[in-house]
Amino acid sequence: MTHTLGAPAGQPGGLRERKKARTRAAIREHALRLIREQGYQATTVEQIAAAAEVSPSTFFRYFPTKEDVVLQDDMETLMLEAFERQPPEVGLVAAVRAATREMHDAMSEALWEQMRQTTELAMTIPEVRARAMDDFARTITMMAEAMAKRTGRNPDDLAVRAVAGAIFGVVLSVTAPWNDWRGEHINADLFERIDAGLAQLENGLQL
Amino acid sequence: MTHTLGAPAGQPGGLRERKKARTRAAIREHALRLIREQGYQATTVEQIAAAAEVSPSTFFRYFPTKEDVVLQDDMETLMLEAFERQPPEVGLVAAVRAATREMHDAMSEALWEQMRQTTELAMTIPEVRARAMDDFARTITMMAEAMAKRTGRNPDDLAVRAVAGAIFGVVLSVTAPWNDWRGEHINADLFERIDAGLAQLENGLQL
DNA sequence: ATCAAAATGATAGTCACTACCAAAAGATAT
DNA sequence: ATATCTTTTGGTAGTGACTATCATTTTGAT
Repeated sequence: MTHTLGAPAGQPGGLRERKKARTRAAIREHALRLIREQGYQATTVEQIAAAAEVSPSTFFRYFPTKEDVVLQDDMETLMLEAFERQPPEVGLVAAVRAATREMHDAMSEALWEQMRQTTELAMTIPEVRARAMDDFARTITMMAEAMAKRTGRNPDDLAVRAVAGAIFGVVLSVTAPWNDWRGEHINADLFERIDAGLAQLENGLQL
Repeated sequence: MTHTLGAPAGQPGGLRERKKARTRAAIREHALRLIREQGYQATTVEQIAAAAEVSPSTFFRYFPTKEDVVLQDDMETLMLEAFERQPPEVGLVAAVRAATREMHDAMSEALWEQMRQTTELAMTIPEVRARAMDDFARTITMMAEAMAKRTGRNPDDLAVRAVAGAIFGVVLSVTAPWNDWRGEHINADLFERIDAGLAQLENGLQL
């Protein structure tokens, strides 16, 4: 019973894993390029698959829907962890604010920039935006749970949910380029906007 | 130059308009029934059209997408008007709260009940939910504009957007049945939940 | 009855996505 | 190296939402 250990399951560099990662990256890159060049609707899955030199079948094995190629996930997990790392005496909104700053500081400039671009793209394409909003909203629930734990309340507690919802709404409102919101604005630093919005919420939305 | 006035364009009861309204209602009713019975995915547009005794073509003339059959709109216009009707000295959140109450009081019990059911349905079906979220979010912008006018600020003002966003988030968080949120909760009055959430926001989210 | 406009139905086609199977390639044991 | 097993891939066929288009019917006004 020699334990082989050659190429287990997880991350290690089995040739298979490396190839899969490369394929996934290739598909995404070509997809984003084509979408930039021609627009989302005009770009078919067939085109993307052809550009990445895989079959359409393979495309759908890597990305369950065409939307998913644009959507980035993670973030929420990191955010959650950063939130739970905050000292317990600080308020809920303040804790989120601090967690956001931590993430921002930890991210390389390039990574942040890339995230900004992906976000902008996702918010611009209606179908993708709808999905993104839904995903985004689901993180409210997770945040609400973290907040409930933090304050010793029930996760179903309406008050907790309301706070999580308000934070979500503020972040969304300063992030999303719904109608106009052109040029200078969109180039203004995303982090600054989020931070300012949360600060305002923290201070009771005086207006 | 006899002004005919027989059947102008708008709402009046031209026979044509009435028939269209009936067709529209028939399609929606049969659609909702079938969806209740079989689920959203399992219900095809062809089935709905057949049940309503129209062609698939006609279905798409009345509802641009399958999702739209479930989505109710309006509301936002009424909400906007109610908001603008509030006296100027009251705060933004308080004004929204009052406007909500006005709408609730003006609506018949049956209508409110129907809205609640539609909302629940829309929030339960992933595809529809995503669309609903997006539509809902778009009303933030309109609310933000109304708020900007009210406070004499620029509609692009981040502070105004943040307030609108927070309100949106709170309403959403007490409305949407993302994960559990079963039985008793969902039957608890929707209006009460919204009002409570807004009250909390008004008081600075103390927690 | 007659005519113009509007509504409908039917047809053909595109595209996202699913189910399925057979071939190719990577990994493992002898 | 060879045989074997598993994973990944490509191909084929099909479903269903949605678009474009055109001929036919229905409705409103004269």
